[in-house]
Parts: sequence; structure tokens; C-alpha cells
Amino acid sequence: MPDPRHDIPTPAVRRLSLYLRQLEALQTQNVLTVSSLTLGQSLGLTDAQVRKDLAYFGQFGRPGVGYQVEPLIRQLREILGTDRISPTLLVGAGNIGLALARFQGFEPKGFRLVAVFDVDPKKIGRRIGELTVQSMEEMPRVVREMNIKLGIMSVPAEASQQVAEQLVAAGVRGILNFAPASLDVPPGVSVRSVDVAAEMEQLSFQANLFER
Amino acid sequence: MPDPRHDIPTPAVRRLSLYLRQLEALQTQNVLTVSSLTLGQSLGLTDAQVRKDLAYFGQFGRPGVGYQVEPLIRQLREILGTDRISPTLLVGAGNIGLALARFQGFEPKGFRLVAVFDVDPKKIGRRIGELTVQSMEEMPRVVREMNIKLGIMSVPAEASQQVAEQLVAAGVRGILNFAPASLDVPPGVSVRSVDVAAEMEQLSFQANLFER
DNA sequence: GGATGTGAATGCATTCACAGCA
DNA sequence: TGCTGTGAATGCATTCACATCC
Repeated sequence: MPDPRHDIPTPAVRRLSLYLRQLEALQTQNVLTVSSLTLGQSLGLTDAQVRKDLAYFGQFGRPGVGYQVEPLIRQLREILGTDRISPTLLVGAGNIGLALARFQGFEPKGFRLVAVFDVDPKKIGRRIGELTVQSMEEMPRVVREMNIKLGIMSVPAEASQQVAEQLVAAGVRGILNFAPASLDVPPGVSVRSVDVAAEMEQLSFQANLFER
Repeated sequence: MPDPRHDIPTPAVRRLSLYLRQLEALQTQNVLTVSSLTLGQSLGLTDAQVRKDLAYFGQFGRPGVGYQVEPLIRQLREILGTDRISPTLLVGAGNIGLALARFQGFEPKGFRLVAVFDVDPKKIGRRIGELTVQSMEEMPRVVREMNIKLGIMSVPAEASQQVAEQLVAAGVRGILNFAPASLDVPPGVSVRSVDVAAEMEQLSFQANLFER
């Protein structure tokens, strides 16, 4: 596999996840090959877009045939780094945190929640499925011992920057942030934020657009 | 307020939500005015970006002074359509659905969950806070009676397209989709998707990038 | 014939840089 | 002087279109 990790547009990487998701769906339907046109249409993208995106990472297709579903899934997982399970931690055992801790969708995608932390003494010790909520004081040790590189934060916005800094100091390199706040992290650490209320705002704007 | 809803870049609208969020934070700190430079730095954006984005919607700033926090908040809410409360429905009272139903962050942002639906007879009738889970058969009537335009879906991927079609048929114009699947909806209807596992994949990719 | 991979062309979005106002 | 609003310039991403290969 060629591995030219230079000059790859960020949006292309984003779409890789969509391709993978769709390919996994095709696999359960026992579809063996798919063309860029078909794959694109199912995601609302052009065929050229699909081909260019995939070509950034290698030559996965066969002219006249298309892309083989199963091998391409393997390739994409390797590119995304999800061909091995990544141990992941969660900070914040509140409303959304509990739902994430019980979420069954991580494991098949290559992520396993291995630890949950909170600062609230009332929540520490509580069991969630296989896990027990631990104190934040335990966090650095657990990150080291389990070699955790990824973390999910569902903490109040006011606490989010401080928690992010603790995670980074402990060695976490990627943070999925559910707090409605921007996080400032050093180079070498990635943050992705999910702001549910902000998504609703976008829908509101678009819906208003049509009714005028 | 000028209202040139033409030629506005999608990413600019996206950032409007970030500006609003940051402005709201500034307001709680009793900050009265903010410059494009300050606002941008707190969000990792350039000052030019901030100015251009806001200028798409009107002339909100004062040269030599900056932007007044409180008036700009009002303007942005009006633009986004969140200056009035939008009644919103939820389909899917599972793991994530319950967390969303209990989520306290919608109300201050202009959204109120007014109905929850599910197909599972075991869940129908169950109370979540102020709401009672209703059958999907009730949905079209409720949408009409309460004039609901926005919906949140936390249903299995396999059911998502069908549920989306039911919502659209009932009159819903914007859908926030938590199912890991693409939705095909007619023009005039907006969809935004949150795929938590896909976000984790993106972090995985970026984290892998650095350690090579 | 059918579908990929890819330079070239186009189209958007971001950044620059500066005139003009407080 | 300080900071906005905005044309012009730059930089990216997407789309086109076609040579190439199964």
C-alpha cells in the first residue's frame, strides 16, 4: 500500500469514514464489488469525488470492474487505524456520558471503552456495564498502564478545557469533545467536537431558509 | 437587518453557531464588546474570517470598537431562527435517545423537546421527565397539532431511512440523525448527521499520523 | 464496453491588505 | 490609533474529461 500522507485534503479523510460505513452495509448484503458511481450515489457524492478520495491512499479499484468490497474495507480500516482495537477512556459519567458508556457501536468500529472517570464523589464507584467509574486521580496511571491514546469527554463546558489539559498531560492524543466549548490543545493532539445544540441551530437556519 | 440569503458559504453558517456560543460565554463574564481578532483567537480562526462571516449577514461591528456582545447575540439568534423556541420531536427512546430527552442544553438554545416516539411497545407509555413515549402512529397528528418542524432521530441504522420518510411525510423540515446511515430526503428538507463512531475513526487517523 | 486513476480546469473559501470610519 | 468591511489575490477542493486498463 502506498502511503503518501502528504497533501491529503481533510474532507477526503472525513469521507473515508462514510465510504467504510457504506461498504460495511454492502458487505452485510453480500455485495462483492461496487463502482465509484454506485458508492457515490448512496452517499450523495459524485463518482469522481469517490475515485479521487480513494486514489489519495492507493490504487484500490480495477478498471471495468470497480472496487471489491471486502478488500477495500480492510484497506480503509488500516488507513484509519481501526484494524486493531484502540482502548479508549471516557470522562464524565453524566447524562450523555452514561449513554456513550452503554453505546454498542464502538466495538465493531475498533474502539473499546476501557475506563470511565468523573470528579463527582457520588458517581465514583458506580458500575456501568463492565466498568466502574473511577476518580480523575486514577486517570494518569490508567492511561499509562493501558496505553490509552483516545478519550471522550462529556463534561460541563466550564470544566472542559481543564479536563482536556489533564488528558493531554497524561498522554491522550485524540479527544472527542461533547462539551459545547472550544478546546485549546498543543500540536500533536487532535480534537473533534460534537455540539448537539449547534447542529440543531444549523437545521433551524436551513429550515427557515425555505419558508421565506 | 439586511437579509441577502444568497451566496453565503455553508462553512460560514456553520461558524455562526461557534460565534454565538462564544459570545454567550463572554456575556456570562460581563464582557461588553469583542474584536474580530479576540473572537477568532478563542475559536482558532483568523480575524479576517470572523469579519467576513459576520459581514455576510449585515454590518454588526463598529470600526475602532469591535462588536457589541449582547446585540450581536440577538442578531445571530435571529439569523439562525433561534430567537423563538422551536418545538422538536425525538424518535427512538433507546440508549442515546433517552440521554437526548434528558439533555438540558436544548432549551437555552431555542429548542424544546415536546414529544418522544418509539415503535417498541415495551417503551411506549414510559415516562421521560415531562414526556411520555408515544407510538409512531401518533406522530403525524402530533406534528400537525404542535406545528413541529424539527426532529431528532436515534433509531437503528436499518430503520433510519424509513423513519426519515415518515417524518418528512408528516411535515418535518429538519432532521438531526444519530443513526450511522445516510438519509435520502427530498429538496426542502435538511439533514445533519452525528456519527460518533465515525468521529472516533477520524481521531484514530489523526493520532496515527503523528506516531509515524 | 465499463470503470478506474489522474492531470487540467473550474469553482469556492480563505486570506490579504487597505480604504474608511469611530 | 484601532478595528471594521470588502474588493482582490491566493489557495484548496471538486469536477471534468480522457488515456488506460480489465
